[in-house]
Amino acid sequence: MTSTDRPAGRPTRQRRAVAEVLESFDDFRSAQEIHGLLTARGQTVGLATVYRTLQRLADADEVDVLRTEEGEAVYRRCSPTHHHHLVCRTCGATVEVEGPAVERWTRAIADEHGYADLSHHLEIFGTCPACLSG
Amino acid sequence: MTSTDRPAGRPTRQRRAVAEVLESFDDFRSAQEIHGLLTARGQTVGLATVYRTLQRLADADEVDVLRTEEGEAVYRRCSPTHHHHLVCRTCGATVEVEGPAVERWTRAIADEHGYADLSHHLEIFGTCPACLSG
DNA sequence: GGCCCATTTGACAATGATTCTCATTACCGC
DNA sequence: GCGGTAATGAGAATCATTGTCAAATGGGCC
Ligand SMILES: [Zn+2]
Ligand SMILES: [Zn+2]
Ligand SMILES: [Zn+2]
Ligand SMILES: [Zn+2]
Repeated sequence: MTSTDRPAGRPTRQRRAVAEVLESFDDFRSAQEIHGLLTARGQTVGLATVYRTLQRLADADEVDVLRTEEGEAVYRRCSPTHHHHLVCRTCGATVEVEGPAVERWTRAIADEHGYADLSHHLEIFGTCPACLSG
Repeated sequence: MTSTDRPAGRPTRQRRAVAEVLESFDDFRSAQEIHGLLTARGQTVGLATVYRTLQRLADADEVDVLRTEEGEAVYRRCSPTHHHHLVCRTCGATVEVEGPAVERWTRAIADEHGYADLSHHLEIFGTCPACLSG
């Protein structure tokens, strides 16, 4: 019973469409890009609805959100478990990573300074093998 | 010779004022807030200039920038050496932290996936001792 | 000091992502 | 099917940030 009992909400055509398109890429995309993908697929979904749906999914931890250097929010369907991201600075290719080492480290550091009720954000940026050889 | 030879630029009244006000707080503040602080101090500096100056400082790694949950950029005068932040979610109190453990971990993970040319962002959020007892 | 000029500034417009509004529409249980 | 509520969409509104461009200014030089 980790989190199955959510307010649910109605499974509308638009929400299904967004959920589906989220499966079609594995890097981070902006709301506008996602809206574009939907349109390209012939799915008609209002931009505002795309924004609303993505926020709902983010609140439910069903997508991860992060901010580009320019401050734009980008979204990605991710594992439900805690993890971080290794992102290609060039093509966006993303790998989910995890490890007890960082988790331990952040907790230790925070304890040391008396901070409680912790959370953390960590992303690693680099150039992926494909872009390196390209 | 790590990086002392920068284009420099002119030490104008406005740039000095921004540099000074950056010393007056140790949490992260938005460009608009910083502009407000300047105005409060009686220093007249145009908002656009505040933005430009902060960007210049950020480019020169003399201030750290991060994004709030809402996407707003916030700035802070920081140590010139690589470090991360432990930030109070309630009052913003910020501690600079560092440790070889994470650095090692991120490098190992990236190597493992063949990513090169690395960098990373890591912030820890929590409630500081002061806010806990408050 | 005073002059020359590239740099910097500031007022204001422009941009662009995101959110709000509100009339219309689509689920869902009965 | 009906009714009522939750959801949608078109467009306006918001708001941080950036662009524009004429006016001001710092520095080097005589
Ligand atoms: Zn993720
Ligand atoms: Zn790549
Ligand atoms: Zn605090
Ligand atoms: Zn680090």
